[in-house]
Amino acid sequence: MKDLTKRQHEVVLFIQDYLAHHGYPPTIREIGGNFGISVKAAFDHVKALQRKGILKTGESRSRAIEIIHDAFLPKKEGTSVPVLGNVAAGMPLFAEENFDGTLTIPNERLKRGSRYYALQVKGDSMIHAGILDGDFAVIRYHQEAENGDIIVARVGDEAVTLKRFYRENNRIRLQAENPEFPPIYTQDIQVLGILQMIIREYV
Amino acid sequence: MKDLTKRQHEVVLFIQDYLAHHGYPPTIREIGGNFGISVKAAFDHVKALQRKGILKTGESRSRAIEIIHDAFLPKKEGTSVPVLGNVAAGMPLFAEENFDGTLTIPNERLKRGSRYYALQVKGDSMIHAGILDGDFAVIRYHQEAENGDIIVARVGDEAVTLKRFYRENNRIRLQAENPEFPPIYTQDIQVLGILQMIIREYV
DNA sequence: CATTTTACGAAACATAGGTATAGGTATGAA
DNA sequence: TTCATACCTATACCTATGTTTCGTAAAATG
Repeated sequence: MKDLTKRQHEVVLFIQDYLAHHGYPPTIREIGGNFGISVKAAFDHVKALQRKGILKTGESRSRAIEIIHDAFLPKKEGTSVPVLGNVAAGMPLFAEENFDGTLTIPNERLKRGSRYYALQVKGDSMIHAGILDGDFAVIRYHQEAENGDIIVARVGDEAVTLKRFYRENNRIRLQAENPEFPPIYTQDIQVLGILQMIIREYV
Repeated sequence: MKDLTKRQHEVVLFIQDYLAHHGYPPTIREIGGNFGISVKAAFDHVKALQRKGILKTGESRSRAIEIIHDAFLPKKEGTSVPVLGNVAAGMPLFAEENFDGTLTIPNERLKRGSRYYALQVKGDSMIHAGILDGDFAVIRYHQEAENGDIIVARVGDEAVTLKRFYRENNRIRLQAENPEFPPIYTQDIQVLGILQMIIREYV
């Protein structure tokens, strides 16, 4: 982003502060009042900040200042996703019994409208992709995968597994990231989601 | 609180939703428009919600609806930690310029009273510990380390680095998790924190 | 050195949007 | 039955607030 001038920075800080205290943004006049400057001066600052991509204002809408630049956005809360057992133990998944607490995810990164869940990884089959035993895998529920995606899939009737997905001529290859685990070739799979995030905790 | 009617509840939900999407509250007319009712009808609902202690509105101030009742306030389940540049680029760290946004962390896992920050990992030196280039490392600020901890340290005057910590007879060994990187032996280090969590995002 | 950007003021303009008046129906309690 | 509240329409009022016009002056930029 273009750099802000001192004054412009002060204005953003005021807007943030006002927002935090009131739950809604200030008017142009309130901004001006705060700095003891004219309406026009305040208006100019807001427009400048808008040009620089910090704010967005509704055209002719009152009190419609929206901070859009990440660095000035208020800290957002997280979204809770259910932890549904683990991959490897396989089995029910999505069954109620299989509920294992929740995990809060920074929701800046999550797409609205998608369903997410988490699984705890068991085993070393993805170790070369930096996915270790015990890691939490945050999965976006989705039925289709593209080559190279790391996905959660049900293979046949039993196992639920986390592998890299490749569609080949007339079969699907599920590739582990560990030479000790041979690829699985199959047609009978159901994609249960795509890996979005890995969260690992150290003691 | 007095119970809300179905309609009133819908109105609060709409206001919450609007707020989440725009960063500022709706006008009375926008509320009315959403439900296909008249301005006055919407106005009445807002006033009713105000009487019941859910909202507060500025007298004659446009778009000045503030949700004040706890149950309808957005709940924050995460803690924001600042992302302070990356490990490898090294350098100031903790300097203001070095601010790179925030990351929200599930606060179930964080100890109260500790200070946390995050760094983005650069390079492959910890690849065998499942820490990849680009991962976010959440660090608990702490000045002492124990053998085997993965820590952030400043070595000498320059480099800030993420390594495994071992105290040996009369020196300290900072061990990478990649055979291509030889261990660093030194006495002149400052521990800047202990790795608590790794967060990796896929696309 | 010319030009653009920043920073500000006074006043006027246009309208978005809070508020009020004057109604209506429906429900449930006193 | 009467009163209160929820819920609604339609129209009007009025002022808070975004925007523009016409200026000045300094600082940054090329």
